[in-house]
Amino acid sequence: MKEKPRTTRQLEGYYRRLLKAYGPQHWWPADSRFEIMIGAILTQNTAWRNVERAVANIKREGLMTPRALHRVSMRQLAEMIRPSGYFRVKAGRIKAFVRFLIQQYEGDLRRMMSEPVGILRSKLLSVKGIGSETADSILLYAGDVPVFVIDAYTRRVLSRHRLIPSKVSYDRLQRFFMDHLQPRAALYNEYHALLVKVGKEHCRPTPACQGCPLKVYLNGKQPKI
DNA sequence: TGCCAGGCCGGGT
DNA sequence: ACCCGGCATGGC
Repeated sequence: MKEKPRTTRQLEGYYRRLLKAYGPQHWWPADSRFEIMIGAILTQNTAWRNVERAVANIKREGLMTPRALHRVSMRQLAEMIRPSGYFRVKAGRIKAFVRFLIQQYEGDLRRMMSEPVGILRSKLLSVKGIGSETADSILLYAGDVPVFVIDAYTRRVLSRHRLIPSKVSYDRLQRFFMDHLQPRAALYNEYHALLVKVGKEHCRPTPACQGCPLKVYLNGKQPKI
């Protein structure tokens, strides 16, 4: 048995500490896989509280299905999701996504998730308004596919701790995690949610390191990735 | 009052 | 390959 690389031990240490401090985060909070996908679009650069209002508005009208959102007018959709911000842009993105679902998979999420992951990911990225993070959130949180989701918090936490340089592309940072961790959806799910949690609590633009469960890891080393 | 939040696109270097 | 302006609401 060969020893684990240092980076793997480091990343596992971060995870262990975060899980001990905060416990399971139970992501993604939603009533259905489709709701997760819509939430992934709505939460782009937006506080989750505002997304919850938009989601609630859609569900109150009984429209949280691919076909219902395909039928509804742009005007009504935009009005329902107004609280989540960028509401005209996001209405167009949701429209593009449900059109994609219906044209490619007849609106059947099971058909979508039966595609090979690489193919599906690039198809999602070809939908206007779905970028890397949104595509991977859909794959991981709605589809249980083991892809690691990168976001602003992930970058901030890791670069503050000098685990990564401050400027790294999404794909390289994603590979950094996936090259050093077992490909398990439950692990990636919890890890990303925990990074968001510690980011909100401590790794804000103005750092609040007092009481941060990761404080012990701060050091001057900067591994190449 | 201003800054921030679970990004992405299009156009320009 | 980056870098930038635009998109918008609600909380602190």
